[in-house]
Amino acid sequence: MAPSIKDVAVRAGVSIGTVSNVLNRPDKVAEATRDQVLAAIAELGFVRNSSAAQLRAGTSRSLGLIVLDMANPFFHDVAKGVEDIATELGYAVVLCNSDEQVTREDRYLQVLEEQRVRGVLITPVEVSSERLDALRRRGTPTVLVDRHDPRVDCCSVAVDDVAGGELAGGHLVAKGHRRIAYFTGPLTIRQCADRLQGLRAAVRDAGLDPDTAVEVVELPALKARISYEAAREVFERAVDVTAAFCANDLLALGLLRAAVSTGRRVPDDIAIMGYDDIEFAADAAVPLSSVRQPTLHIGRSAAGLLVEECDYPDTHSHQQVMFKPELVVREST
Amino acid sequence: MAPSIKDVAVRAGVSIGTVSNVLNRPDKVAEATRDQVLAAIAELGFVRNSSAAQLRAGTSRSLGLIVLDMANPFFHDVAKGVEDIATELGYAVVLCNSDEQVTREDRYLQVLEEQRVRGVLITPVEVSSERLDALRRRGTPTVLVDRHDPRVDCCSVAVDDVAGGELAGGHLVAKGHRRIAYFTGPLTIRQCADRLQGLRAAVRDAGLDPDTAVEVVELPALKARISYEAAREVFERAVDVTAAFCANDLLALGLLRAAVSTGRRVPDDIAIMGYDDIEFAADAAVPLSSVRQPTLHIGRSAAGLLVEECDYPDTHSHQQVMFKPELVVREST
DNA sequence: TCCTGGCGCTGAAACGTTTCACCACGCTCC
DNA sequence: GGAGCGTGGTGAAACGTTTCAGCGCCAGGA
Repeated sequence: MAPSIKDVAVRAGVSIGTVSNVLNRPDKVAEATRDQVLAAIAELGFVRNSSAAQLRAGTSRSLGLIVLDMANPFFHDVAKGVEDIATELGYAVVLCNSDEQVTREDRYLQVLEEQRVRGVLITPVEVSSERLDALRRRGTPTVLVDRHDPRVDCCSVAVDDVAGGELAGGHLVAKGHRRIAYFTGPLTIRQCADRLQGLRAAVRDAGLDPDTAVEVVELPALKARISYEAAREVFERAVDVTAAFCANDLLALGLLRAAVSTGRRVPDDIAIMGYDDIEFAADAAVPLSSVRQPTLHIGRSAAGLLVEECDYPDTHSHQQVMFKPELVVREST
Repeated sequence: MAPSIKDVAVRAGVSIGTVSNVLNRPDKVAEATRDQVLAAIAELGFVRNSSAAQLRAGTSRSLGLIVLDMANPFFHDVAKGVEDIATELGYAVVLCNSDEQVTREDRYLQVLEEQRVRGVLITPVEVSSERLDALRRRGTPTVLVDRHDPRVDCCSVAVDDVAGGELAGGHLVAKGHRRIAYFTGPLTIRQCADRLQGLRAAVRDAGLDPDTAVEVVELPALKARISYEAAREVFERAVDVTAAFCANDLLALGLLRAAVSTGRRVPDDIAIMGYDDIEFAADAAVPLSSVRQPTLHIGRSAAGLLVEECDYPDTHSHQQVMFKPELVVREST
């Protein structure tokens, strides 16, 4: 068995309480004693048992973060932001990947609650989760990431997708485009629908009729392969669009590939805009214009709100933070 | 405070031990009693305190996984493989991202040891880590991922990079290329050096002189932007290479961008090969030939070895697993 | 001289589980 | 009808910490 605080106490010739003090409040212990204890710790290779510590303390200094998909750079950056702030404020982060499966999300929520994490940051797979509601009911602070639920009273951090669509649309219109294709995933996904709404608003603001100026190409998934195939088909039909706005950089990359493989010049024959500004957007064959979301800030902000709620539950009031995305213009437009 | 097993016992009118049995060995308790207890649990919203459970049990059913960089698809897939197998075998996984920083790695090792994880999977930042050695010395099983350390006796899972280089080189030579550029990161990185060694071996096997047939372009980092700039420079010098093998898909993408932007046709003017077969390789403007590493299998295999060592420490014997990479031919060669 | 207060340390209780020896009961079998 | 046994349940000990009341000691003020 691993040595316990007791073994250290015996070896250093002090009481258990003193060892604990050395560990947690070193300044409360006389220097000579402290050195003895530290020597004993080093000799025995003692490592504190955090289960015991947490059991006794009744509360932990850790937060749970459940993301939809760690492969997605968006969530990766959010996680980084969360970790930064949490570490800074003295909290540890337990990172979980629900992979968009409700069962996995539920399992992780259960584990986190059993571990008595202090709070949870989550992008839920579905709009409402019984387990999540229960967790909240039992008093664990919760922050929604990239979501907002008007039903429940809690903090949330999201990005304004309508504004993002407007940004992209405004840019394309300003470049003189009058017929714009919108490549998108299922419009049941809020983000896809919001960005379309923004695009239409921008077109309308320019005095055009959204119904004729915007051609929606709805695809079954946000994958490059799918937009590649769809784009070739659209090109066949010799449509008169001069620009395409994609709900996602992956779709844009697929579109770019279709353009290159059919000999179209970008942006002269067709301008292409993506969304998310993933790492590869800047390094694509033709560097991609895109809409950047402040992912790091989302994570930092969410973690900040959660820690505030954990540390000062009395003075805390719930907030719905909404970030504005940013236009990134490169060679593809 | 959250309700404890004791509150449940009182409410259900049974003893504490019985509640514990319902939780851990439901078949050992009569159905009527079990139902009463379950009802009490539901009414009180009881959630087991895993700190207490683990403290008493003395050991946990969880593994630690420390990766270098979660943004890297390689590690993301490895993590997925680890999670799959661990879950299947009844272990939970604590995911940690060292971000290539020794201090972060050390901190996570400390936390994992305090949590008394059963075993650790790690890709260490540096070849030797005092903290890691100490962990092993104290009896925590350890598996090295994508590394091998001849100094210490433990399991490891890696990929044969020399074989990968040979695969790529052999393919390019077979396509008739006689002058091949090797775009690489610092050759102090073992993977980069091994792949070069494989490339040279393939060239030699084809009866060519590696010193004249292979032109090494060593770059300071494995980033697309850097290879883009380097490639433009190389193109300026009107070098006679007809193919380029890149130590990394990112470098290959940068090279592809340089080719496209200078009007070169791929693969007719220059053939390009990457390494890693990241998701974007298949969807690049010209789909990229690459060398695929069996990432999922690496994770699964590593987790399998670790769990075996944890569950059967007596019969377990350490193994060094070496996977072979696989050639993926697409349009860029 | 006595009192006060601060410092440094001790010892024991408490946190919420799991486990295990033990008990009560009813049944079967000679 | 008693021995033996299986079933279902009890109660207390133990896990390794943290915390806190309290104790002995010494310095300084009255």
